[in-house]
Amino acid sequence: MLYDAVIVAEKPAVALAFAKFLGEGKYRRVFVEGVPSYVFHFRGGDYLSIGLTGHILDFDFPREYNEWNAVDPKKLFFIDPILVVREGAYKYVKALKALALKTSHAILALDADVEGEGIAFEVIRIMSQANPNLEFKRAWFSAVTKWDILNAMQNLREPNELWAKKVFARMVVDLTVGASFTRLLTLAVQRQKSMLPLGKFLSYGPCQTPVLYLVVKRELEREQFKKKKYYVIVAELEADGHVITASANLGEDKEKAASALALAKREEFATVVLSEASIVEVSPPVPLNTIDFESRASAFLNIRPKEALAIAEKLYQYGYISYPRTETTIYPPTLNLSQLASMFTSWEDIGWYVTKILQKGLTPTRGREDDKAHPPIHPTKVASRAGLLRAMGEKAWRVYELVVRHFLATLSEKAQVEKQRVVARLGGVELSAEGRRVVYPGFYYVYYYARPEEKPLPYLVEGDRLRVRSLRLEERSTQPPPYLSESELLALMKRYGIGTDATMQDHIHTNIERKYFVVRERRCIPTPLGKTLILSLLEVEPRLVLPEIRGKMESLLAKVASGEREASEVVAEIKETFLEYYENVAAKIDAISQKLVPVIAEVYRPDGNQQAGLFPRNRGLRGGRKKSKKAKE
DNA sequence: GCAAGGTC
Repeated sequence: MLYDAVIVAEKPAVALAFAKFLGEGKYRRVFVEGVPSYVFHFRGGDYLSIGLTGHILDFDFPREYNEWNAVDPKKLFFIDPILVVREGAYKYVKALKALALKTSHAILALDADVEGEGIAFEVIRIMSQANPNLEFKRAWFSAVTKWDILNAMQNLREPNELWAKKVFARMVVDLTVGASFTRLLTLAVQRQKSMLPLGKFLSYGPCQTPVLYLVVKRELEREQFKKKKYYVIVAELEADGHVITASANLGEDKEKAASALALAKREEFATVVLSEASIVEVSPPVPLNTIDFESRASAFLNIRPKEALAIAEKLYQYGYISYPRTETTIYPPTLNLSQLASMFTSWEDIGWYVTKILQKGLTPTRGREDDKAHPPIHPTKVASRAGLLRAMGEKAWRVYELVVRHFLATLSEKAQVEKQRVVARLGGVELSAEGRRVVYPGFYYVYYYARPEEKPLPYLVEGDRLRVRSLRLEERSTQPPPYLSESELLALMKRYGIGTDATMQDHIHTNIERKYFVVRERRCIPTPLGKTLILSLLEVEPRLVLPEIRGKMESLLAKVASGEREASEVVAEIKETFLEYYENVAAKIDAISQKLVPVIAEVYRPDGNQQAGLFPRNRGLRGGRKKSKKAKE
């Protein structure tokens, strides 16, 4: 045997970390079937570590079932998908099989989560085909640090097959459900000669579709919203050379408002009847996980979640930040926070601030989640603006800066904000004004993104007289709720358990790709196609689109992982449920596709100005849809 | 050509 053990990691960086930490810095890079691997000595033995890139195997249907036009999609519920090697993953299969013959022990150093356990059993399956006598152990580490890795090697575990079964069950049901409904919808509109371009399709998925539902739901709320007019008196009042704008809501009655204004106009001075202020403490944010990161990149930097994660991935590969896919919001005790923070004492604008918080002693904020696999996102290397700008571009710098500043914010003090309120009487109306002042910046100093705009009011006491500089009556109307922002959408997905930290941005992206919704000015706006799809499904089978659906599937699948239920039983139960939904949709599929065909034409219009059809600002969502419906009649 | 989940 060449190696005392072969270590298989989920990603190249972890394979390298095992070599570095266990080999005490001495290791040699080799290629096994083209896959970079590391050879090193550990406690008198010879080891090799190899890194995969996630899953190697996947499920697919037997070939004859992949002829869309020749197979009734319903049949997909009655066959078993088969395991296949993923595209591009064949080199890992060859490498693992070759290594299986060169050792008697394989150490499965995959991430410490169910998905890692699934990948572990893919590795077991592949390696034991080449060497049936191979023994497998699982290394369980919750951070890629020397301590955690050494500890994992000393406490090797048995692989947990139940967890892997849960993963494979999920793969099977997602494929069956997704493929059957996607084909049902796509084939139906194709039969009606829709404008759907070749290679495009209408998809359904247990994550993507509930996400679309949430976006459409907000659109419906906006449509149903009834605007109401109301009247507001706005006054500019002068106090010690300061001008404050104060207002009073006079309600919906225009005539009453006008007479109140007339009364107020007779007065030259308003009298302060209330002046109050209170200091509110604002805590710094908790350590950064993926969803929070995506949400803040969208809100603070106006960078799409998908792009933000891709940039973070690159920053990670170049060693600037830690692994960007994590649910954890608690710094592990092994992370040397002061060492990390002190990297930034060299930054020109905030260096002194970092020195100051280091001297005070660091008390990091702490969230509630710990995925036991990866620490919160934090900087791992210092970069200069000019350097990073040159190496990776402007957006990379902004993302990096956000990670750094967020990290420093979590080590900072609370901010103190004074909230002020003044009420002044003028004729019969009470005008009020609100102000805000940052009394103590605390973490706002480094985390300017979150700093509130200051609008301080002058210091006033009851009885002060304020000269009226101007007075006017404004007609305003109540506003419908805005379209969902991406950060709200991410928060909702998390609440309903739709997707994982690593995939949530994908589900948003899939909907955009399918032209189900667009993101404009950080808001998610459904297209006529997305809206029609949701409304149609809602009518025939609401259980398919309501956001609880993913959570329900997940809780059933969790019973496989816990050993309460057999995987085959759970798969059968979920398939049966969806088969019922499928029958309900299939029964109405002609009516559904008749509604879909015109809106497909609208979002895929060939006039080279597709966007115009998508953006309600230019055309109006409702106007657009009506038009195309009429055209059909 | 379908999904969602890893990862690049």
